[in-house]
This record gives sequence, structure tokens and C-alpha cells, in this order.
Amino acid sequence: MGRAPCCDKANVKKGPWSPEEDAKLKSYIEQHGTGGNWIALPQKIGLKRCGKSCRLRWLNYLRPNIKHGGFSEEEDNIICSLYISIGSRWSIIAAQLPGRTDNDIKNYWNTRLKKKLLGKQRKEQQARRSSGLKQEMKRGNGNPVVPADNNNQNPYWPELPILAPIPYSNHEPHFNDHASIRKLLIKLGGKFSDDDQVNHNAMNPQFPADVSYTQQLYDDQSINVSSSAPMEETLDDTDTQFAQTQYDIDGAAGLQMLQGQSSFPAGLEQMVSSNPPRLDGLEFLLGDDMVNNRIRTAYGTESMIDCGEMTSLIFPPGASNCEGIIQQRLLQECAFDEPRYPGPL
DNA sequence: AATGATAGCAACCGCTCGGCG
DNA sequence: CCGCCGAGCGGTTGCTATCAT
Repeated sequence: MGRAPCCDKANVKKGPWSPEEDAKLKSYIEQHGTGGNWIALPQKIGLKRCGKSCRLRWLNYLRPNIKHGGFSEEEDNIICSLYISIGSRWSIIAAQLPGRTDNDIKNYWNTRLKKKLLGKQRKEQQARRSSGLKQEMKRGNGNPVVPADNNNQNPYWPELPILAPIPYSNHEPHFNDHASIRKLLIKLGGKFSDDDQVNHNAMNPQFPADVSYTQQLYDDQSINVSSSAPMEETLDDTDTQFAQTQYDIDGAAGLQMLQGQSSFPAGLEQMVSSNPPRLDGLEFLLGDDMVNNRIRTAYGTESMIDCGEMTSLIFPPGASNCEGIIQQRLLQECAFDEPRYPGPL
């Protein structure tokens, strides 16, 4: 049996809001607030709208200081880094970007940022393909070569995988979906899913196969995470959100966060600790096993992973920026993503 | 100039969570 | 403790604008 509808569907208007409706909603909320009850709000105002619709309209469009479009490079980096750290928790990401809404960020990620990254990946894949082949021919070995100019900003990772070539299979196309990002990030941060077990062990030969790489990283890595104001104070209070109480994060902080060199955005660490990153939907990034078992097991015990750790799973210290890291790793990725063995044997 | 394809965005849907009786 | 209800969230849909042919 389904859930009872939140409103009388037959008597509510759907679709785009008219200026009159906007004006009614805005003026009422500015004068009286939401009253803590969105469901009752449209009746009070005389709007034939669902309460949820009113809430959404206010949060995403009508409330003060909303910014639309024109995302800066810094914002790109923050979104990218937080997405990779905590997944598609758009409301949390939005809380770090003054004037941005979760819906806006979600749309921006889905329609532009993701494509932007993947588009660059494709370009560099092609560039690398040609230069790599040349170098490979010069050196006369079978290992793919990462161009020096893509290595020099990341001295920490070079030992990371010279992965065994992945036998060609007719699975997903290159760089055009979540899977390619996931594959990339798996290689960035290690191996989490069962079907990549070989790579996992190759990257961490000192650990037996039955030891979770994740857990190992919990043990090995300590990230300096500090916080000031608990984000809960903001997130729990709608009015505070409206007042645009934001946290002191800028592009640099976002990048430092990635590098594990600085604190997480104020409050985020604490918030995440009390409300661990939901990784549902991040399977494509981290692997089902990671999402479904390992992380959750860790949360279920005292072994809590925080965002800093999560980030450290994925990004190496010393990397210049999120996009750069992705590009950088992609160059390695590309070498193995090619169908070196054209077709099943 | 017309038409189809694609991108971008606003809004909706349905699920989960937490508060409350 | 349990069930109900509303808020909040993320995923998805559908409309509109823009671009390419």
C-alpha cells in the first residue's frame, strides 16, 4: 500500500510558478515565516500549490541571496572535491557554497561539471594515446608511460599502480558515464570492489586479500581535521539557512582539503561524524562492496571514517586540484582502458 | 528559414528520517 | 515502543532555449 499523498493532487496546481504566485509566497514568508508547516502554508496564502512545491520554490528560487548560474572555478573545485568526498549529498555541498541551492548544484554537476571533466578526459586520453605510444616505442617496453609533465605534481603516487592491463571486454564505453569516473577513482584511491580484487592486491601487496583496504587506510592515515562551528546548528535551522550562514570555505580550502593538508570546512567534519556520509549512489565511484559493507561496517563500530579520511582514500596529498587529479589519473587510466587485447580470446 | 538534436533548468516524485503523540 | 506525519533530500522528468544541420 502506498503512502498517503501529502496533498490533494486533484486540487493543486503543478508546473511553472507564475509571478503572482511567487509574489504571494515571498511576501507571506517574509512577513510571517514558514510557520514551521509547509503543508498548511499554501492554504493560508490561498495558493493552489502543494506544500512541498512551495517549500521548493522558496528554497530554490525565492529566498534572498540566491545565485543562479555563473559557477566559478573555485566553486567547481569545491563541488568536485565534496562530491568525491561525500557523494551526492547536495544539501551538504550547497551549505558550503553561499547562495547556491542543492538543486542548482545537482543540476550543474549533472549537466556541466561531469561533462566538463569527462570531456577533458577524452581530450587528454587522445593526447596521451599518441604521446604515450611514441614514448612506448622509444623505450621499447610494454608498460604504458605517463608523460612527465603529468607526473611532476604528484610525487606521492608514482608507486601507485602500474596496473596490469585490463583485458578487453565489451563493457562500458569510455568516459561517458558514471562507470568511467568510478573506474578512475578506484584507481585513484584503491580498489574497493570485488571484481577488481587483483588490482586491489597489486596496489597493496603488503596486505592480505581479506584485509579491507579501506580499513587499512583508516589505520594508516591520519588527517588533520578541525572544525569550528557545528554545521548541525545551521542545517537544523531553516531560518539560519535562509540567513545565509555559511562556512568559511573558499577554493583554496577546498583544495587543501583534498590534499589532506588543512581542515575540512568548518563544521563539516563534525556534521559528517554525526551523520556519516551516505554512500548510496556512490557505488559507481567506490564499488558496491565498499558502499554496502565496508564503510557501513566501519560506521557501525567505533571505527568512524570522516570526510578527511574519505578524501584521503581517493586523493593523494600534493595534488593541485580535483580536476587536475582526475586528469592526471586519467592519463594512467587511459593506457589501460584501451582495448589492448582487441576482443575476447 | 525550418527542423531536429541537445543542453540547461525548474519542478515533481517518492523515499528516508526524525519528531511527536 | 510504535505508528503517523511532515520535512528534507536526491533522483528523475519534462519544458524551454539554444545550437547544428
